[in-house]
Amino acid sequence: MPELPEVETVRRGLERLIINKIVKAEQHDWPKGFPNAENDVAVFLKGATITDVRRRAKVLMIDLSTDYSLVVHLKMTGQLVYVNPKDHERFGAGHPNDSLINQLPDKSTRVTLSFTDGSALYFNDQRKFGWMRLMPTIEIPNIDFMQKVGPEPLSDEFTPQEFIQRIGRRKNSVIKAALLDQTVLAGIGNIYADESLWGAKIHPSTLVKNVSDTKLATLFHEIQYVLALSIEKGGSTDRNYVNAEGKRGSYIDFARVFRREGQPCPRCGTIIIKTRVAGRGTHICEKCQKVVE
DNA sequence: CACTTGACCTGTCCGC
DNA sequence: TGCGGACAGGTCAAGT
Repeated sequence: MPELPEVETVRRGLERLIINKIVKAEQHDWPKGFPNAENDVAVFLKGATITDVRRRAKVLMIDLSTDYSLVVHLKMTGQLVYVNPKDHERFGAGHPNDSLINQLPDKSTRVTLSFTDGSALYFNDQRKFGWMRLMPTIEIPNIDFMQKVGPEPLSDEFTPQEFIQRIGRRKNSVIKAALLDQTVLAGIGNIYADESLWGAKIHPSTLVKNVSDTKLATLFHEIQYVLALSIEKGGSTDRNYVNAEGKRGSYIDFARVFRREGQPCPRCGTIIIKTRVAGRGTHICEKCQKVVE
Protein backbone atom coordinates (compact mmCIF):
# COMPACT_ATOMS: atom_id res chain seq x y z
CA MET A 1 0.00 0.00 0.00
CA PRO A 2 1.88 2.96 1.18
CA GLU A 3 4.69 4.49 -0.79
CA LEU A 4 6.98 7.30 0.33
CA PRO A 5 4.34 10.07 0.57
CA GLU A 6 1.95 7.87 2.55
CA VAL A 7 4.65 6.70 4.97
CA GLU A 8 5.89 10.27 5.38
CA THR A 9 2.33 11.42 6.11
CA VAL A 10 1.98 8.75 8.79
CA ARG A 11 5.35 9.80 10.21
CA ARG A 12 4.31 13.44 10.49
CA GLY A 13 1.09 12.47 12.22
CA LEU A 14 2.83 10.20 14.70
CA GLU A 15 5.48 12.81 15.40
CA ARG A 16 2.72 15.16 16.45
CA LEU A 17 0.68 12.56 18.34
CA ILE A 18 2.91 10.07 20.16
CA ILE A 19 6.22 11.72 21.07
CA ASN A 20 6.64 11.76 24.88
CA LYS A 21 3.93 9.14 25.36
CA ILE A 22 4.91 6.37 27.75
CA VAL A 23 4.25 2.79 26.70
CA LYS A 24 2.12 0.97 29.23
CA ALA A 25 1.40 -2.32 27.49
CA GLU A 26 1.85 -4.13 24.24
CA GLN A 27 -0.39 -6.81 22.83
CA HIS A 28 -0.01 -8.90 19.71
CA ASP A 29 -1.32 -12.19 18.41
CA TRP A 30 0.89 -12.41 15.40
CA PRO A 31 4.37 -13.88 16.00
CA LYS A 32 5.30 -13.82 12.31
CA GLY A 33 4.76 -10.07 12.00
CA PHE A 34 6.34 -9.21 15.35
CA PRO A 35 8.83 -11.96 16.13
CA ASN A 36 10.75 -10.45 19.03
CA ALA A 37 11.42 -12.38 22.21
CA GLU A 38 8.91 -11.52 24.90
CA ASN A 39 11.57 -10.38 27.34
CA ASP A 40 12.78 -7.73 24.85
CA VAL A 41 9.29 -6.28 24.88
CA ALA A 42 9.15 -6.42 28.67
CA VAL A 43 12.54 -4.77 29.16
CA PHE A 44 12.87 -2.31 26.27
CA LEU A 45 9.31 -1.42 25.30
CA LYS A 46 7.09 -1.42 28.38
CA GLY A 47 7.69 1.73 30.40
CA ALA A 48 9.71 3.35 27.59
CA THR A 49 9.03 6.90 26.38
CA ILE A 50 8.67 7.62 22.64
CA THR A 51 11.48 10.03 21.73
CA ASP A 52 11.28 10.36 17.94
CA VAL A 53 9.54 9.09 14.81
CA ARG A 54 11.73 8.80 11.72
CA ARG A 55 11.41 7.48 8.18
CA ARG A 56 13.86 6.00 5.69
CA ALA A 57 12.44 4.84 2.35
CA LYS A 58 9.10 3.20 3.23
CA VAL A 59 10.28 2.16 6.70
CA LEU A 60 9.18 3.92 9.91
CA MET A 61 11.29 4.01 13.05
CA ILE A 62 9.70 4.80 16.41
CA ASP A 63 12.58 5.55 18.76
CA LEU A 64 12.36 4.79 22.47
CA SER A 65 14.09 6.15 25.56
CA THR A 66 15.64 2.68 26.05
CA ASP A 67 17.79 3.15 22.91
CA TYR A 68 15.60 0.55 21.23
CA SER A 69 13.29 1.31 18.32
CA LEU A 70 10.15 -0.13 16.82
CA VAL A 71 10.87 -0.56 13.13
CA VAL A 72 7.74 -0.84 10.99
CA HIS A 73 7.06 -1.69 7.35
CA LEU A 74 3.44 -1.24 6.27
CA LYS A 75 3.88 -3.13 2.97
CA MET A 76 0.54 -3.24 1.08
CA THR A 77 -2.22 -2.78 3.64
CA GLY A 78 -0.55 -1.76 6.90
CA GLN A 79 -1.91 1.12 8.97
CA LEU A 80 -0.68 2.84 12.12
CA VAL A 81 -3.61 4.60 13.71
CA TYR A 82 -3.57 6.55 16.97
CA VAL A 83 -6.71 6.81 19.06
CA ASN A 84 -7.19 8.92 22.16
CA PRO A 85 -10.52 8.28 23.93
CA LYS A 86 -10.07 11.57 25.78
CA ASP A 87 -10.71 13.35 22.48
CA HIS A 88 -14.09 11.69 22.60
CA GLU A 89 -14.75 12.98 26.11
CA ARG A 90 -13.50 16.44 25.24
CA PHE A 91 -15.10 16.93 21.84
CA GLY A 92 -17.93 14.40 21.88
CA ALA A 93 -19.53 12.71 18.92
CA GLY A 94 -18.60 14.23 15.61
CA HIS A 95 -14.91 14.54 16.41
CA PRO A 96 -12.90 13.15 13.48
CA ASN A 97 -11.63 10.30 15.62
CA ASP A 98 -15.00 9.52 17.07
CA SER A 99 -15.78 6.61 14.78
CA LEU A 100 -12.31 5.12 15.24
CA ILE A 101 -12.79 4.84 18.97
CA ASN A 102 -15.58 2.38 18.36
CA GLN A 103 -13.85 0.66 15.43
CA LEU A 104 -10.42 -0.14 16.82
CA PRO A 105 -9.12 -2.67 17.54
CA ASP A 106 -10.74 -4.79 14.84
CA LYS A 107 -10.06 -8.13 13.19
CA SER A 108 -7.01 -6.85 11.27
CA THR A 109 -5.36 -5.32 14.35
CA ARG A 110 -2.01 -7.09 14.72
CA VAL A 111 -0.36 -5.03 17.45
CA THR A 112 -1.75 -2.69 20.08
CA LEU A 113 0.49 -0.27 21.93
CA SER A 114 -1.25 1.30 24.92
CA PHE A 115 0.06 4.47 26.54
CA THR A 116 -0.15 5.53 30.17
CA ASP A 117 -2.56 8.39 29.34
CA GLY A 118 -5.18 5.97 28.04
CA SER A 119 -4.48 6.51 24.33
CA ALA A 120 -3.28 3.76 22.00
CA LEU A 121 -1.53 3.08 18.71
CA TYR A 122 -2.93 0.27 16.55
CA PHE A 123 -0.96 -1.56 13.86
CA ASN A 124 -3.59 -2.91 11.49
CA ASP A 125 -2.73 -5.01 8.46
CA GLN A 126 -5.34 -6.85 6.46
CA ARG A 127 -2.94 -8.86 4.28
CA LYS A 128 -0.27 -9.49 6.94
CA PHE A 129 2.62 -8.58 4.63
CA GLY A 130 3.75 -5.83 6.97
CA TRP A 131 5.99 -6.31 9.96
CA MET A 132 7.22 -4.68 13.15
CA ARG A 133 10.54 -5.30 14.91
CA LEU A 134 11.91 -4.16 18.24
CA MET A 135 15.66 -3.65 18.00
CA PRO A 136 18.51 -1.48 19.27
CA THR A 137 18.32 1.89 17.50
CA ILE A 138 22.01 1.80 16.67
CA GLU A 139 21.61 -1.47 14.75
CA ILE A 140 18.95 -0.23 12.34
CA PRO A 141 21.45 0.87 9.67
CA ASN A 142 22.87 -2.67 9.66
CA ILE A 143 19.70 -4.41 8.58
CA ASP A 144 19.91 -5.75 5.03
CA PHE A 145 17.29 -3.44 3.58
CA MET A 146 18.98 -0.31 4.96
CA GLN A 147 22.34 -1.41 3.58
CA LYS A 148 20.96 -1.81 0.07
CA VAL A 149 18.31 0.92 -0.21
CA GLY A 150 19.01 3.84 -2.56
CA PRO A 151 18.94 7.60 -1.84
CA GLU A 152 15.92 9.57 -0.64
CA PRO A 153 14.44 11.16 -3.77
CA LEU A 154 13.61 14.43 -2.00
CA SER A 155 16.95 14.93 -0.25
CA ASP A 156 19.06 17.92 -1.24
CA GLU A 157 22.05 15.73 -2.01
CA PHE A 158 20.23 13.60 -4.58
CA THR A 159 20.99 15.03 -8.02
CA PRO A 160 19.81 14.18 -11.55
CA GLN A 161 23.36 13.04 -12.31
CA GLU A 162 23.30 10.53 -9.48
CA PHE A 163 19.84 9.32 -10.53
CA ILE A 164 21.02 8.75 -14.11
CA GLN A 165 24.08 6.91 -12.89
CA ARG A 166 22.16 4.68 -10.47
CA ILE A 167 19.30 3.78 -12.79
CA GLY A 168 21.91 3.04 -15.46
CA ARG A 169 22.78 -0.13 -13.53
CA ARG A 170 19.42 -1.47 -14.67
CA LYS A 171 20.02 -0.64 -18.35
CA ASN A 172 18.36 -3.82 -19.66
CA SER A 173 15.26 -3.53 -17.48
CA VAL A 174 12.05 -1.89 -18.47
CA ILE A 175 12.13 1.51 -16.82
CA LYS A 176 9.13 0.89 -14.61
CA ALA A 177 10.85 -2.11 -12.99
CA ALA A 178 13.94 0.04 -12.41
CA LEU A 179 11.86 2.75 -10.69
CA LEU A 180 10.28 0.14 -8.41
CA ASP A 181 13.75 -1.17 -7.49
CA GLN A 182 14.37 0.28 -4.02
CA THR A 183 18.15 -0.06 -4.43
CA VAL A 184 18.07 2.46 -7.31
CA LEU A 185 16.19 5.06 -5.31
CA ALA A 186 13.97 4.82 -2.25
CA GLY A 187 10.25 5.18 -1.90
CA ILE A 188 8.70 4.82 -5.37
CA GLY A 189 5.87 2.31 -5.72
CA ASN A 190 3.27 1.57 -8.34
CA ILE A 191 1.33 4.83 -8.10
CA TYR A 192 4.23 7.26 -8.37
CA ALA A 193 6.03 5.14 -10.97
CA ASP A 194 3.02 5.53 -13.29
CA GLU A 195 2.51 9.19 -12.42
CA SER A 196 6.12 10.25 -12.93
CA LEU A 197 6.56 8.26 -16.17
CA TRP A 198 3.48 9.98 -17.59
CA GLY A 199 4.91 13.34 -16.48
CA ALA A 200 8.17 12.65 -18.31
CA LYS A 201 6.36 11.17 -21.37
CA ILE A 202 8.17 7.85 -21.07
CA HIS A 203 6.48 4.53 -21.82
CA PRO A 204 6.90 2.23 -18.78
CA SER A 205 8.06 -0.65 -21.04
CA THR A 206 10.98 1.31 -22.50
CA LEU A 207 14.34 -0.26 -21.67
CA VAL A 208 16.42 2.03 -19.49
CA LYS A 209 19.28 2.02 -22.02
CA ASN A 210 16.91 3.46 -24.63
CA VAL A 211 15.92 6.46 -22.52
CA SER A 212 18.07 9.54 -23.16
CA ASP A 213 19.83 11.33 -20.31
CA THR A 214 17.67 14.36 -21.04
CA LYS A 215 14.51 12.28 -20.53
CA LEU A 216 15.96 10.71 -17.39
CA ALA A 217 16.67 14.17 -15.98
CA THR A 218 13.07 15.13 -16.73
CA LEU A 219 11.93 11.95 -14.99
CA PHE A 220 14.02 12.84 -11.95
CA HIS A 221 12.21 16.18 -11.65
CA GLU A 222 8.80 14.54 -12.23
CA ILE A 223 9.52 12.08 -9.42
CA GLN A 224 10.32 14.94 -7.06
CA TYR A 225 7.22 16.82 -8.22
CA VAL A 226 4.72 13.98 -7.73
CA LEU A 227 6.18 12.90 -4.39
CA ALA A 228 6.19 16.43 -2.99
CA LEU A 229 2.67 17.11 -4.28
CA SER A 230 1.41 13.88 -2.77
CA ILE A 231 2.94 14.63 0.63
CA GLU A 232 1.16 17.99 0.46
CA LYS A 233 -2.13 16.16 -0.26
CA GLY A 234 -1.60 13.65 2.56
CA GLY A 235 -0.79 10.75 0.22
CA SER A 236 -3.02 8.57 -1.95
CA THR A 237 -5.91 6.48 -0.70
CA ASP A 238 -6.61 3.92 -3.39
CA ARG A 239 -8.11 1.31 -1.10
CA ASN A 240 -6.89 0.94 2.47
CA TYR A 241 -4.45 3.71 3.22
CA VAL A 242 -5.17 6.05 6.13
CA ASN A 243 -2.89 8.35 8.10
CA ALA A 244 -2.13 8.25 11.83
CA GLU A 245 -5.55 9.73 12.57
CA GLY A 246 -7.41 7.31 10.36
CA LYS A 247 -7.95 9.87 7.58
CA ARG A 248 -7.64 9.31 3.85
CA GLY A 249 -5.18 11.05 1.54
CA SER A 250 -6.35 13.03 -1.48
CA TYR A 251 -3.52 12.77 -4.04
CA ILE A 252 -5.65 10.34 -6.07
CA ASP A 253 -7.93 13.29 -6.95
CA PHE A 254 -4.91 14.96 -8.57
CA ALA A 255 -3.53 11.84 -10.29
CA ARG A 256 -3.11 12.13 -14.03
CA VAL A 257 -3.11 8.43 -15.02
CA PHE A 258 -3.19 6.20 -11.95
CA ARG A 259 -6.64 4.61 -11.65
CA ARG A 260 -7.84 6.80 -14.51
CA GLU A 261 -8.26 4.12 -17.16
CA GLY A 262 -11.11 5.01 -19.51
CA GLN A 263 -10.72 8.72 -18.79
CA PRO A 264 -9.04 11.30 -21.04
CA CYS A 265 -5.35 12.09 -20.69
CA PRO A 266 -5.16 15.58 -19.11
CA ARG A 267 -2.48 16.55 -21.65
CA CYS A 268 -3.88 15.31 -24.97
CA GLY A 269 -7.33 13.87 -24.35
CA THR A 270 -6.48 10.34 -25.49
CA ILE A 271 -8.24 7.69 -23.40
CA ILE A 272 -5.93 6.27 -20.71
CA ILE A 273 -5.51 2.53 -20.73
CA LYS A 274 -4.55 0.04 -18.05
CA THR A 275 -2.11 -2.71 -18.94
CA ARG A 276 0.55 -4.84 -17.29
CA VAL A 277 4.24 -3.93 -17.09
CA ALA A 278 6.85 -5.50 -14.80
CA GLY A 279 4.08 -7.66 -13.38
CA ARG A 280 2.14 -4.66 -12.11
CA GLY A 281 -1.04 -2.90 -13.17
CA THR A 282 0.15 0.05 -15.27
CA HIS A 283 -1.65 3.16 -16.49
CA ILE A 284 -0.54 4.96 -19.65
CA CYS A 285 -1.49 7.44 -22.32
CA GLU A 286 -0.43 5.65 -25.51
CA LYS A 287 -0.15 8.91 -27.40
CA CYS A 288 2.06 10.74 -24.89
CA GLN A 289 4.09 7.70 -23.88
CA LYS A 290 5.69 5.78 -26.75
CA VAL A 291 8.21 2.96 -26.49
CA VAL A 292 11.57 3.97 -27.96
CA GLU A 293 13.31 1.03 -29.65
C1' DC B 1 25.63 -10.23 -11.79
C1' DA B 2 21.18 -8.70 -14.05
C1' DC B 3 16.63 -9.69 -14.61
C1' DT B 4 11.96 -11.98 -14.09
C1' DT B 5 8.61 -14.59 -11.68
C1' DG B 6 6.21 -16.49 -7.85
C1' DA B 7 5.18 -16.46 -2.94
C1' DC B 8 3.63 -14.27 1.08
C1' DC B 9 -1.99 -13.13 2.89
C1' DT B 10 -6.86 -11.48 2.97
C1' DG B 11 -10.54 -9.23 0.80
C1' DT B 12 -13.13 -7.59 -3.07
C1' DC B 13 -14.85 -7.38 -7.52
C1' DC B 14 -16.27 -9.29 -11.94
C1' DG B 15 -18.11 -12.76 -15.04
C1' DC B 16 -20.64 -16.99 -15.40
C1' DT C 1 -26.66 -15.58 -4.53
C1' DG C 2 -22.80 -18.62 -5.22
C1' DC C 3 -18.33 -19.74 -6.99
C1' DG C 4 -13.82 -19.39 -9.36
C1' DG C 5 -10.35 -16.45 -10.85
C1' DA C 6 -7.98 -12.16 -11.21
C1' DC C 7 -6.31 -8.49 -8.85
C1' DA C 8 -4.69 -5.11 -4.98
C1' DG C 9 -0.31 0.36 -3.23
C1' DG C 10 5.69 -4.18 -1.51
C1' DT C 11 9.47 -6.95 -0.99
C1' DC C 12 12.02 -11.36 -0.94
C1' DA C 13 13.70 -15.83 -2.51
C1' DA C 14 14.38 -18.64 -6.15
C1' DG C 15 14.63 -19.30 -10.89
C1' DT C 16 16.69 -18.35 -15.73
